[in-house]
Amino acid sequence: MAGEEPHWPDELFADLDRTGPVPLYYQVSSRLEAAIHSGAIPAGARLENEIAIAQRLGLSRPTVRRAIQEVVDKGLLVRRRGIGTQVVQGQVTRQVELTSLYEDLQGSHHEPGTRVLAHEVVPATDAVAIGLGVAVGADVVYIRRQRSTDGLPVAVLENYLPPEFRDITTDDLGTRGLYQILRARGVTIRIAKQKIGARRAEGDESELLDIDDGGPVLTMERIAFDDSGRAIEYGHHCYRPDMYSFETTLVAK
Amino acid sequence: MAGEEPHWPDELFADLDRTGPVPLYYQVSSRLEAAIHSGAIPAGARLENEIAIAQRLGLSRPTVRRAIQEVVDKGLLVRRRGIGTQVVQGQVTRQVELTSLYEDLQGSHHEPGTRVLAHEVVPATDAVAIGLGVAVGADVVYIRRQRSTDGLPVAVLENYLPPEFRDITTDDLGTRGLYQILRARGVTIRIAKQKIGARRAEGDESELLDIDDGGPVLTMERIAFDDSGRAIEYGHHCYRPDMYSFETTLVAK
DNA sequence: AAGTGGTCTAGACCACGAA
DNA sequence: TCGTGGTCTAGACCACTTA
Repeated sequence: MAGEEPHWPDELFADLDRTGPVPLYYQVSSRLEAAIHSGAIPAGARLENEIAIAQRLGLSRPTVRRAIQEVVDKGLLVRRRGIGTQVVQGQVTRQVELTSLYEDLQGSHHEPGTRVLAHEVVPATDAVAIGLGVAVGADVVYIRRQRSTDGLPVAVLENYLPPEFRDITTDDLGTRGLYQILRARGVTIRIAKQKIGARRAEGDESELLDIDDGGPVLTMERIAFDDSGRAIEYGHHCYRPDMYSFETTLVAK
Repeated sequence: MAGEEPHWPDELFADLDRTGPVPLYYQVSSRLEAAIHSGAIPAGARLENEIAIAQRLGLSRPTVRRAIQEVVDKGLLVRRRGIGTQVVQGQVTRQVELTSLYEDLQGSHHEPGTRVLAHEVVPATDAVAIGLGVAVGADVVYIRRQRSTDGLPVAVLENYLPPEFRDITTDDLGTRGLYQILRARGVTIRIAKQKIGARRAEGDESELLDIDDGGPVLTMERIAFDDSGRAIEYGHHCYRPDMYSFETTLVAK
């Protein structure tokens, strides 16, 4: 046997709830993830093999496998056939998730602010029509907002929505994130396709972001789809590059 | 029954190979993906339920489920409990994968070119030491390259590698992508954590990218880990924003 | 040879949405 | 009430790595 101790404190995975609505694999994976983040299972440590873990937890191997796979997909664990499962070395970073900027800022303990710059029904341009899957010239809801955190401007957000959302109020937009508003109406964003780039600030953007005229901005173009696979939102956003960036963890299949 | 026909041509999924090394779920998922991309299964179409598909293909339900899940994770299908599985509406875009810029450009039928600007062993700065997990001041390999496509400059790439890679030749760097070189040495990149941002071009970057002085560049900072979870590469790259952007598909859990 | 993860099976029960 | 996907079980065999 190697010198390493391939196990963790038993207490971490006791008291699994088999009656509640939370899946067992999720209970295990979230505790595993927390244990790695907290350092209770240190970087480089080896896990026990899957069968031993299953016996120890009183679960079947597929359930344990699924729990581990969740953590692997987040980039915290690495699996190698014939070897075992190890915690990744190096500091852990959070993953890009399917949330809006508003929720990102809320989560990071800052006070997000929103100023609605425009909110009206306009005819769809070519790009918008293609993005939302509507006819060119058809009515769409156009929203332009300035987003700030702790009073400092962070982003200028332009969004286009299908006309069924024309009854969203300007008040709502000023106090809640767009995705929160949509969710409250029963619309869940499931898939988003986005393109990240950079360009010079144009028009009033430099003024709105309080940066030099023609200075660099980080841009994101996004099309979001709901449960049924229908396009719900087309967005074109630009960010102050010293206030915002995109972090991602990629895991090879 | 609804008016839709929730099935696809049988031929698409005949002749599964149970003897070869290719997993059954992968054979199914890749054919399914191809059928969606080609339009053989059109946008919005509903799939049969999982049990029927399993019977039709002579597979177990978990295997079929895994195949479908692969395609769901790529953002091509949407599953809803009680409803069924549907093809997402809207045009399909490719996903960001764990490849280097060199391979990206190769895949898009352009001729990538590389000029090695620097290639030497240097002491690790604070940022590099943290990224690679080595001591500050320890030897690391520093590489700076100018990447172009069809003769036009696209990016300036700065990379730092652990000292065991000091025998990589400058010739190699000029003719192959860094990840290709690493793979040939038996090193597989498994996980990458990256941060995408924007800033003004600095120093000789505007000259190397053939853009205006102080013009915007798209930046990516990356730490890549191998099979064992060890940090292998720390990179700081900047791209001409009119020549390159990052595309991602996000799927909510 | 021994140990690991990778794949696959054939069922079971449950939660949710629609008719 | 019925059909759907979501979860879970208890095994099996295989491929790969290390010794």
